[in-house]
Amino acid sequence: MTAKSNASSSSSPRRGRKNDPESVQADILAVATREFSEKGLSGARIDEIAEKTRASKRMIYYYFKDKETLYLHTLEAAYQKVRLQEAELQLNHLAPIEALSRLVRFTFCHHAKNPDFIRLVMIENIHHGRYLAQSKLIQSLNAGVIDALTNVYNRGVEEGCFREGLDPRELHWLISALSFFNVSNQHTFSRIFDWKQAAPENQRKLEDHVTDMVMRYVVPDDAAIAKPQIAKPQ
Amino acid sequence: MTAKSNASSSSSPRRGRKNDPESVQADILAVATREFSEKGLSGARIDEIAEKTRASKRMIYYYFKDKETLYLHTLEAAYQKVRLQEAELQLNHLAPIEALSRLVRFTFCHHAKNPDFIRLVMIENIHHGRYLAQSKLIQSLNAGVIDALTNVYNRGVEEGCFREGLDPRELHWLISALSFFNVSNQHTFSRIFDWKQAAPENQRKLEDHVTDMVMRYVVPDDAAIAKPQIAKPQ
DNA sequence: TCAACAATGTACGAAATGGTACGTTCAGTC
DNA sequence: GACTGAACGTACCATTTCGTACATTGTTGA
Repeated sequence: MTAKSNASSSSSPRRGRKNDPESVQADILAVATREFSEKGLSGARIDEIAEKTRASKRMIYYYFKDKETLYLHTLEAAYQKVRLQEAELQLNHLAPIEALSRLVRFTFCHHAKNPDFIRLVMIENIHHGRYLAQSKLIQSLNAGVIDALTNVYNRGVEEGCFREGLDPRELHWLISALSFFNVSNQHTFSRIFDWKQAAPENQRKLEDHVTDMVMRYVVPDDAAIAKPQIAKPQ
Repeated sequence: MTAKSNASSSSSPRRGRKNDPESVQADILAVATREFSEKGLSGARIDEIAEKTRASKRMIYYYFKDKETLYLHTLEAAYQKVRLQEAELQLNHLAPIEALSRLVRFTFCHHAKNPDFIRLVMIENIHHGRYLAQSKLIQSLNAGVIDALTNVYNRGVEEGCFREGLDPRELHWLISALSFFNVSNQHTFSRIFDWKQAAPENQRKLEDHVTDMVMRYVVPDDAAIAKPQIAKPQ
């Protein structure tokens, strides 16, 4: 479902084979992603993952060695998927203001649409990022995000539509915080304040507020804040 | 440590008694808080909690019935402690701008100083807020936060230093998001972007940025943004 | 002082759970 | 067609882990 390899049963050059290791691995990974993101590393059960897979428990250990190793692969796959989607975003041809607001909206919507990923990151934080630290893959994936933002920000400063002195990494932190929290704390916030945060109209409001907040933050102190300037693409 | 009842061994009216149920319960709760916040509901082990308590496992079930019930009590105690601290904050005698910036800084610092609480809330969100929903206590605790903010905001609008049309609940959402994320995602963010987020100087920067961001968000569109206006108390 | 109940210790049970031993089938190669 | 190594199934083991039965001690009120 998540990452069905193109070398799977039907389209494989090796026709008529019954053994289909790539597809089995992908299937295990997809099920594991759901289970781990739903119940956490300690809460997920290998037996349950095995049942929901068309493979057997034996296969999980055959391909992934450990429960912890399986979890790590899950985490890596999730990050890869995210970065792949992010890479599709083309910001260079847009004016800085449009580019930034588009980036914010993209991040917000992307997180909202991928709660599994968010939950895995939450879980990883519960584990103090211990597994992420082991992964060279994930470390290498993330330079691009900051680069893109740095590019947009610098262009904005040059053109005078962004104020100077901000750190792109900290800007990314702010955007991430707002977009992440929207998913990560939806349940407690909704319940405590009796507010249907997940309702489409409230999600739309929050998306606007978050975008607005970031834009107001980067705009120069003396600039007139013109709301219609802030693009709402997609 | 967390909630040592005032009816404990030394100050109790019942002198010389060896049985000390209140203190035993408080001790269990304190240890449980550490364990659950560190490892989650499924990751924490009753046996381990028992070992770290001066009571025995038998006592845990005697006073708290279940693992899940113990977890719920832990969560309730954590929320109670937080709301107690929040109540100490006196904002009414301050000008709106000072009051709001003080509230933001307080929230930011408070979360930073209470990672156990943040982690419990993260864990509760992993469980879809299922346990929080069972607790009438927690539901009743939280009206005050919004009330205080509403008060400050309305005063600010009247005095013309805040713009109209903002929802205090959404404002609270924004403040919470930034303060929460600072703790909840510290590990993954630090590791991925190779940035010592927990370092005091970076924490100070983030506190400033978060406060600045909120203030810029509420200030009227035509207002000159004067940084020194933003108070930095404590 | 003694019954009655609260508080506590010890040992154990039953189910769940991560992981493996062992055997079988499949697919390509000579 | 026999051989080989990868892919897979079944049954099982050892340990962990939540929870409890049972016995014992402390405390209070009549």
